[in-house]
Amino acid sequence: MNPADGQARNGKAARSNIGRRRARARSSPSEAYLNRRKELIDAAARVMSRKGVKETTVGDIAAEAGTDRASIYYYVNGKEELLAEMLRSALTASTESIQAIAASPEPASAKLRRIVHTWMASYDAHFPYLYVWVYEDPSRLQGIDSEVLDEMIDLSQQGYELVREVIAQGVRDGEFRSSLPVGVLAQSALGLVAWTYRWYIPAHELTARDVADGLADLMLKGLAA
Amino acid sequence: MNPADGQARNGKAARSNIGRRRARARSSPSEAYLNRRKELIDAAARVMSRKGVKETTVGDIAAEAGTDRASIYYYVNGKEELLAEMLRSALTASTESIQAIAASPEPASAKLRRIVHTWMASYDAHFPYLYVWVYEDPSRLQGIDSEVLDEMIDLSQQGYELVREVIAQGVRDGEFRSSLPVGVLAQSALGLVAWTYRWYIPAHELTARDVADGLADLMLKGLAA
DNA sequence: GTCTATACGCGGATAGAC
DNA sequence: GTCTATCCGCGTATAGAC
Repeated sequence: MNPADGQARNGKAARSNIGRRRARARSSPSEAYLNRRKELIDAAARVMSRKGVKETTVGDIAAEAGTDRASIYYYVNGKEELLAEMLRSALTASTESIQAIAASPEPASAKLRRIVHTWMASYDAHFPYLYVWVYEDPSRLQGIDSEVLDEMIDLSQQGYELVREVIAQGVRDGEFRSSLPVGVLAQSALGLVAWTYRWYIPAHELTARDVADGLADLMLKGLAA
Repeated sequence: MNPADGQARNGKAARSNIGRRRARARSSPSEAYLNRRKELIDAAARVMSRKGVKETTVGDIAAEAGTDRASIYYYVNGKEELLAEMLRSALTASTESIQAIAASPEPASAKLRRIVHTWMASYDAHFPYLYVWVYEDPSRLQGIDSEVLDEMIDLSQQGYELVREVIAQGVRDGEFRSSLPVGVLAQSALGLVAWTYRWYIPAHELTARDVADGLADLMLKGLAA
């Protein structure tokens, strides 16, 4: 992850041998190549959501995928790329949904309920990609240095601000009331949903829908004026 | 952390040279020794709560304390001991308080409110020790292998079960109602408080008491039948 | 008590054989 | 495409001089 890790990183040119072969395979990817690549990303997500990003080694991922460390590098640049790939699509999509909800003309309570549902549905649909992200307080990944991760941090920040704005609307309209400042309420709402990373397993006793309903009830009753 | 890290670990006997000197200093500790040791633990807590346990190196801690890596080993066995020391006292005390509250004859709502207050007060008083623990999902530290950490995991589990039992009582008594199972509600209550690790700073705009009041209101109103 | 120098295992990343 | 052998920086932990 750190530029100083392992051998020196070659910017763009002066690719290593395996780097050239990777680039070639990627420029005209076979279906098998893409499938295998996705399998590796899935394996990485499973391990990372168990152990955390930094604690997960390329060797762990290889073992999970039933292959050798070295083979990983035929498909991806390294751990960082695996992480970026698994997060980008999932986080972008869910942020866009929430943006749409926040911009709608509904009352704040309805928006908040829909946001909770959207969020849980994302966790569920992309399981466990987004939980990898939840577990890593974004501020702790700073050192990783990747434009993609900066983008992820930005998306998370947007999500927080959207929720904050919805709650502020609810307070303005007299729908919500609390002794806590709006920013703290937004953190709490997000936290309530994000905390599911500690126990939620898709289709294991409870569906994401059940959970979202229950948590939204809890939050909305708690906020009610 | 891993027994395989660095050079071989000597069980008990066959101490290394620095190990012998550490043992001697510890057997009859001067006041200065204990003070310096505590300073190191504080420094470790600050860094770990910023960077995470595994990502924190002994060098980071030394830099934070304004000394050299090697000097650390005159005071403690290694990173693991620093972590264990900072957590044991804080977690033991707060679990005992919660045990007392759970055993009292009050209604569940009053108990839950007092538990939230106790928990926030602990976070505050031992800042940032307990946040280090919150951040590390106990299950991820399994590899660290230390009886002290096992004890910590056990205390956390007890905390969860106490909260769960209080909420179960509230449901039985008709005080609380939710579509979610009791275990999920207990997780959510803990999560709501634990999530403060992302933003709470002692005596920075809000006191721990203010936060606890607000969060308890939120939770109790949300659970109310 | 503290620091410089050093050992050694681990993880990241590659070369090159197959 | 995959694997064996290998390089190298980093972090832990120590020895031993001061």
